This record gives sequence, structure tokens and C-alpha cells, in this order.
Amino acid sequence: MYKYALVLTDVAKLGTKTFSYLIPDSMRSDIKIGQPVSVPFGPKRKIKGYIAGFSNYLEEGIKAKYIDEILDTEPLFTLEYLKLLEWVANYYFCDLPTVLKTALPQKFFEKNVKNYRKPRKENAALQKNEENKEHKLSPEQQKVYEEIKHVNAPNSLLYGITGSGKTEIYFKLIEDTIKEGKNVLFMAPEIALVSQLTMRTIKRFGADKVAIWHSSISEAEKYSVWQKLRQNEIKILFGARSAVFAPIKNLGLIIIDEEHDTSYKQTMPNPRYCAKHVAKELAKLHGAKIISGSATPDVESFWEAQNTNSLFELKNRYNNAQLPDVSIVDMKSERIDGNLGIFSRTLINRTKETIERGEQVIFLINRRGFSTYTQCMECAQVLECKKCAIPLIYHSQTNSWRCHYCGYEVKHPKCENCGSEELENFGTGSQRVEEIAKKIFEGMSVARLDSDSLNKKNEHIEILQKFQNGGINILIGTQMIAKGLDNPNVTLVGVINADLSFNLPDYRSSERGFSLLTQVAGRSGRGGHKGKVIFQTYNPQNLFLQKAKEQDYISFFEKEKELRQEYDYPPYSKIIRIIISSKEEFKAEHACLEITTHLENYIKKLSLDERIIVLGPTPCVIGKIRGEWRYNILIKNKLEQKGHDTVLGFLRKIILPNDIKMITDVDPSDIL
DNA sequence: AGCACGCCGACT
DNA sequence: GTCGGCGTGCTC
Repeated sequence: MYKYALVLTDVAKLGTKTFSYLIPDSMRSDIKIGQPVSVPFGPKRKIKGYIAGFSNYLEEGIKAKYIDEILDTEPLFTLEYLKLLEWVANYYFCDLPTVLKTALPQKFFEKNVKNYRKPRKENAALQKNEENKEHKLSPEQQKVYEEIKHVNAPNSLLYGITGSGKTEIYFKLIEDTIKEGKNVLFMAPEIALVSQLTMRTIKRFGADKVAIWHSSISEAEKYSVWQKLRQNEIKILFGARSAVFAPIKNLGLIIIDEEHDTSYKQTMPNPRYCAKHVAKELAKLHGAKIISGSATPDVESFWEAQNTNSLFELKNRYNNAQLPDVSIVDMKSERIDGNLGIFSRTLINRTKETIERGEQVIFLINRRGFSTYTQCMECAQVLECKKCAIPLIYHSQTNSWRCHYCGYEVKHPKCENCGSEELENFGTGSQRVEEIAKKIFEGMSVARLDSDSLNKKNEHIEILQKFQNGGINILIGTQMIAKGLDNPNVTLVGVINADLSFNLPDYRSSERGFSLLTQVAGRSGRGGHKGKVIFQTYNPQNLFLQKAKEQDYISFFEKEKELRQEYDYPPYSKIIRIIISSKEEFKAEHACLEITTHLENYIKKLSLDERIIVLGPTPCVIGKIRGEWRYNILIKNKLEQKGHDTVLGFLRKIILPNDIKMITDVDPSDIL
């Protein structure tokens, strides 16, 4: 019997600390990990906390108080669950309360601590099993399914070209898992895809014991799902990245669809976790299997799958549909011939022909807004956000200039340098493409879909539905439309500026560019008719653009692998990025330099400097955000866990003045 | 986060 | 001389 309980308080900013409280004799037999308790805190406060462990020892100089009350005898989470969250906190360098806040429904943190198990009315019953016909796998699908089924590796990667029918294989595996009496977690990178998959699954298996979990689900709903999961009332949980934290019982299978997608990594607030990585830990806890799938896998995932014999491949499109023909149009020669517009003659003609045949067209433009920058015509100064070191983007809908980072907006800007109002918009954003397309393709129905068209609640869905029903001839969109859109009537995809995707100063920009272009190309020709894809470019010799044209992932991978190895990038190292920021530029720079020097010495002393490479300090590519100047250090760790522990151990000792901030991003998705 | 303690300006 | 400003620091 333990004397003390370790209580995790839900008071913010308390760090990783748990507080030790004496357990009153009356509670000793009931108390369990995961129970919410009320404890005295400070001179006159009582706060809520959760039991996170037990101990018989007390640190010196601390006098323990007694736990006040157990608020609910039923624990909210298990010890295993807590271990998973602790792993996240340790690996991603943040504190446990922060992880808890991300993982548990907000309702658990409400001040009013009573009434945990309010009975909730059932949600409007989802429609049941409509069709119950046989779902036959193609011989290729069947073969891959059986291979995956019998492989011993805990994580398998299903690499299958766009339209090859990965989902049918998932379904088959889900069926088997449920037959074994185990439950399934099915993740997709974003909410729209989660909904699509859920619908498809419900049609197939019925709505019984299916639930959804992502950031747009209401807190009340999350709470209700949480309770059902704990009662083992859910068989399949669909969700975006935050669903890895759902307390699924008896988990047998985790599916990670579109596994290349960077949305699996949380970039913004702590914990900056990657759901794919957390899923591996989760799977270990349950002895569950993971199946990840993509047409353009993450280079690291593919590498790992190759090296662990857990790679499975679908080489053909389902129903013998063919991959589209991809061609590259050189916009430089288009200019030489006197066409200064954003559409090449080829793209214009193909578009008209396609629509005349009654088929549909997609234009991809990887930039929202009207233009990409605005310049002073007197002194050539580019209009920038005062708080962020990035150009302001003109938006024609609101007739204003906006910062895509901090949301700052001006209606009547003047040149920062000379005060002139003679400003001109350069470059191409989705709104400009829309405006020009409406002129060129007069009489055809043109619509735009990007995150700016999400303002009105259902506009997004309405546009998509209209497009699916054939009511829109040409759909213009940002990368949003490259994901999952399955319209068999689309036979032409035009990429307005294919270079944009490759030009970011980031080690993964080739991967992202290749993946975006391949994914969007995959939207073309999914039905009976062969599709066509046109990449417009000013840089037709770009190697990765060529690979995207060939739609040859393997060859892309081989080339990219060489580059990664040469420069010690993942998968040949793991990256930890440290961002130091401050309102004063010199403070950020100075602190960053100091940390770099100390870190380098520390690593040298341990004789690890061959295997842990410290780069920096350098100003971040985006040098200022919301008035904070940013410097960064990049650490390439070739020692796996040991290197990771060494670096984080060092970072834990750093204490900074409070006008200087430090962000640690483990396995960053970008380094901008 | 709260709520204390603490050390400097305008009031009965 | 005291009431109160919110800066910093601690809470098992």
C-alpha cells in the first residue's frame, strides 16, 4: 500500500511536475490511476487533478497534504494510456499537462468537476447498410491482401498508385480484425477525407459501433465518444491525427491512409507530435498492426518499409483504368512566341476540347489569394507584413492585402520605403487564375476552391457537390483539391505553375512537390476515359518535375535517397530543430549563438560530434513572425534514441530570460 | 492559473 | 504615516 499519490494538476504552466499527496485511509482501497481528484493547492484553493502514480517517498522539504476527494471512481484513463502520453511528452520535449490537454476532451478540464457521466442522447442514427453486395478484390489486390495478412512485421506500407484500390484492401483487413473481436483505428490526414471514408465504410459495414474523432467534432460529442470507447462500444474509430489519443480498447489494427501527408504532424502548438509516430507506440501497447498507405509514400516510410521487408505494392489501377498521360509545357518558349498569359495555348485548347466532350477539368494553383507579392512602382520595395517577414498578399474578394501568417489586413497600403501609393500586384494566386479563366473560358462554369472559400459554412461542400454532379466545368483550387477527390468525369488536370512546389528552401520540398504533382495528376482519368495532365513550368529540365511527369515514384525515391544520404538528412538522421525567438533581433541571435556553442561543446565532450551534427545558428527562412525575430539551430542526430536523449537532456537544462522563447521541434515537417 | 508577498506613489 | 499599483514566485 502506497503512502502518497502523485497528482497531475490541470493548472497550466506547472511543468512536468506531479504533486505528492497523502492518501487518506478511507480512500486507500478505491484509489486508482486516472481518477479525477480534488486536492488542496496553496493557502485557500481546491483544484482538480488526476492520479498519475503512487509512491512511498517524498522529496526533502516538502510537506504533503491530504487528498480531498475522489471525484469519480471510474478512471478516465489507464496506466498504459498515461505511459503513451508520457512517451509523447518525452519524445516531443514538452510537459505532460500540455499533452493531456491535447489528448483529453476539454470537458475533463472544466472547473465544475461534478457530473461526469451525464447520460447523453444518442446522435441521429446514421443510415444502415444499403448495399450488401459482394466486394471482390482484383487478383492483384487479393494477392497483396494475403501478403499483408501473413507478414510478421508490425508496420506495413501499402504503396499503390493513385486509383489502385487501396481502400478495398483496408476494408478487407478491417473485416478480419472485427471478426477477431478487435477494434480498428482508421486515420486520414484531414477532416474532409475522414468524412468521405466514414460514409463509404458505413455503406459497407453499417453505422453500428462506428465513431468519428477530429478537431471539428463538438466537445460534447468527443466526451460521449470517449465514454463509449472506454466501455468498448466502438468497433471502428475514424479520425484525423488527434484520434491517436482516443482511448480505444482492444485495438487490433491501425490504418494510416495517405500516410505521406504532412498533416499527420502537428506544427503549431505543443505537443508538436506526429500521429504516425505516436501510432507506432500505441500499436506496441496493444500488439496491434499498422497498415499505412499512399501512392507517394513519405521517403522515410518507404525507406523503412524496404529495410524491414514490409513493403507491399499495387501496380495497376482498379478496373484496368490507365494512368493519365502527363506532358510538360515550357512557359519560357510560350513567352518567346508572344503568349504572356498564365495559360499556355496547349492548356487552353485541351481544356476547351475536354469540356466540349462533356468532361471536366481541374486547375491546380498552389497559392491562394490573387497575386504572390505587391511591389512599389517608384522604388521597387515589396509590400511586407510589419510583424512577419513575408509579403502581404492581395485578395480581390475583399480588396485588401493580407498576411498569411498573422492575419494582418490593410485596405489602402502605402510603400513602406517611399510612401508611394503606386503599387502593383505580381505573380499568380488562385483568385487571379479564376478571374482569367472566367474570361478565357467564357460561357463555361468556373469555380474556385481554397481555404478562402471556407468562409461561408457549407460553401466548400456545395462547390464540391456541384462539381461532382457535373454542374461545374472547371474547378480551380489549391492543394486542397489534390487530395482524395474522386470524380471519374475529370479527364484533364492543368498545373498552372508546377515550379512553385519545388522552390522552397527546405530539404523536403522535392518530396512535397513530387507528391503534390503526382497526387493531383491522379485526379485525372479515374473513370473509363484516359486522362491527361499538363504541367506548366519555367524550368522544364527540373529532375523531380521529370520524375513527376513519368509518375515514377521508385525512381524519384532512388534519386531523393541519394541526396538525403549525401547531406545527412532523414532517413539517414533524425532532425531536432530549435527555434529561438525574441522581439529584439539581437537577443534572439545572441541567445541562439550561445546555445549552439554550449551544445557543440557538450557533444564534443561526449565525443559524439561525428554522429550528432549541429548546424547554426541561422536566421529562419521566415525571419520574423508576429513581431518575433526567429533564429534556429538544426541538429542532425545519427544515433537514434541515444542521440535524442543526449540532445533533449542538454535542452532541459537551458533556462532563458522570459523575453526570449525557445521552441523545440522534433522531426519537423519543414524547416522554414 | 490564482493568490500571496513585496517594495514605491497619492491620499484620509 | 497607510492604501493599493501589479511585478515575481510558489503551490505537494
